[in-house]
Amino acid sequence: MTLRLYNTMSRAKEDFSPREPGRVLMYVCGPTVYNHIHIGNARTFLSFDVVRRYLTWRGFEVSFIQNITDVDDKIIRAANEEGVPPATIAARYTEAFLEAMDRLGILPPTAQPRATETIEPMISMTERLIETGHAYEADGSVYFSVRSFPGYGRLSRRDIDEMRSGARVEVDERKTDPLDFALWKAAKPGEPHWSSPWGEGRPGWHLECSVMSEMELGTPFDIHGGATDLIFPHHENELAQSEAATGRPFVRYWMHGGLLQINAEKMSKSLGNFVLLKDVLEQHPAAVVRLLMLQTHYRSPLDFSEERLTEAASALERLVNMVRLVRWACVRPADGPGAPPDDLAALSQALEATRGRFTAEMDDDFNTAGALAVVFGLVRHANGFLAANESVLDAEGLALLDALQREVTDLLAVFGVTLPGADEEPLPRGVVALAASVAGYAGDDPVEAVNALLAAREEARSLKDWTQADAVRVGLQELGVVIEDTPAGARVSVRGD
RNA sequence: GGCGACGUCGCCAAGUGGCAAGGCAGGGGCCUGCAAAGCCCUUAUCCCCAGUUCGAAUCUGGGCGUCGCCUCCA
Repeated sequence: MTLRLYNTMSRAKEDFSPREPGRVLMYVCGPTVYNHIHIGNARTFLSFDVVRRYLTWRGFEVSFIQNITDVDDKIIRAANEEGVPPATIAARYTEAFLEAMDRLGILPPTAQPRATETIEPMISMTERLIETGHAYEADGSVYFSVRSFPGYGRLSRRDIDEMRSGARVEVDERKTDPLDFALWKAAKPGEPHWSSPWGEGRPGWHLECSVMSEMELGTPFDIHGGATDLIFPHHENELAQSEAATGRPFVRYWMHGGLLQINAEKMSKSLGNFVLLKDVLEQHPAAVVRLLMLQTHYRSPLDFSEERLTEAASALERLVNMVRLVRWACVRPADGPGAPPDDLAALSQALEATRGRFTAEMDDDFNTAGALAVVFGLVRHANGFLAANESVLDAEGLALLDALQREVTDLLAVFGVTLPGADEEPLPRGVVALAASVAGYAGDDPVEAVNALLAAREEARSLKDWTQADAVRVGLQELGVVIEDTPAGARVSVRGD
């Protein structure tokens, strides 16, 4: 099977073959640390986290590089507004970013260079570009000459001449051509600055990605990722800089994720409709956020809302419940006569087919929504098998169910989705007091307390004392512990939220 | 004005030529003392029109609608 991915450069799905067999070199543009990241940013990082996880799962060794832009106009502006040094802003939001990524379950990059730690190589690349006639100095700033690079506009499919007429390009008389962009900016008073051959200044935004990717990965590297709003001008400019400086192709596959929207509009600071990732994670587990986002293909726009989070939470419950049901079934003695051979064979076959179908979906340009559907299909099959055969299972049936539960867990791990409650959550302390008042329990152990409560409820039920039986269940429910009656007796589980 | 994307069940959404995945919500049934969970059944010919084709949600043309980029943006 071949992995295919959509390449923005060709606007088509292409067979993927990395520069070096078995190894994938990828670079994803990171954040500018001037504020907490919002969920739109998070979506992009999540999409590429899954790309990276899937490639790894598929057997590639993945080098994953992501920059952190910690010197920039927006940081300086935020610093001025707060009256603190830009470095303070950058440090604060760098830390917040790393923490948020960790909480979302994003795997750390192989390397995560900061712009401020890459100044020297950026100066070197600028010098190279001046030497080769692609850049020029003016008033202590250095600009890239767009006209010097014949392929300019290829990625974003723009025509330089058409752009000049309609576009609102920043007027700057120091530029030879309005479309030229800054490689190096002369420092204004009070701004962060570094020494350079052109005086004190700081790097332009586009430069760091060109420099870091070349340093860490070489050229051409395999996958360059970002959201669609970076295609122009950011990636177009990176491409021009890098190829002009190295004389070599820059990137083999350009991948761009769709934008997240709120109420069918782009999320943006100016519209005031942005939602911070950290605030969402206060309300919902990472798995819910991941499930929500992965139910939509990464290139499609995704409309975000509280309702959709709730729906995703329900979907996650379905996954969690399946694992719990299987776990409950597996702790019972395997002494039944066994499930019908046809049922066993069908389930076994479904299990075997799942991985191939999952892989086929993911191989098709990372179709996480299709792959998720495969997983849900297997879950339904397993639930059906269990519902029909729970009371007759033997060792073979239980082994199959266990294998199935493991497969679901493994496949979800490719999405970075771990099931809360797949491992026993601790019982709340309140059960002890409840057991003391309702079941006459005198000890101090939550597990014993719950057992005492269940025993008391069983006794009440056998006497058809429904009031007493329900008192136990309602009491536990208020503590977040749910009782479910199964063929093997009552079970409890701790439900989050 | 230029470039581009999208329009599939109540909501979300996969699906680029061959009988329309999946999730959420709703209805009916089974199970249950009640419940929870689960299972079964149940709701679409794919914005409209016209073409190409044996056959189209999938290709072409036109129309309507929504959104994005063209300026910092994930």
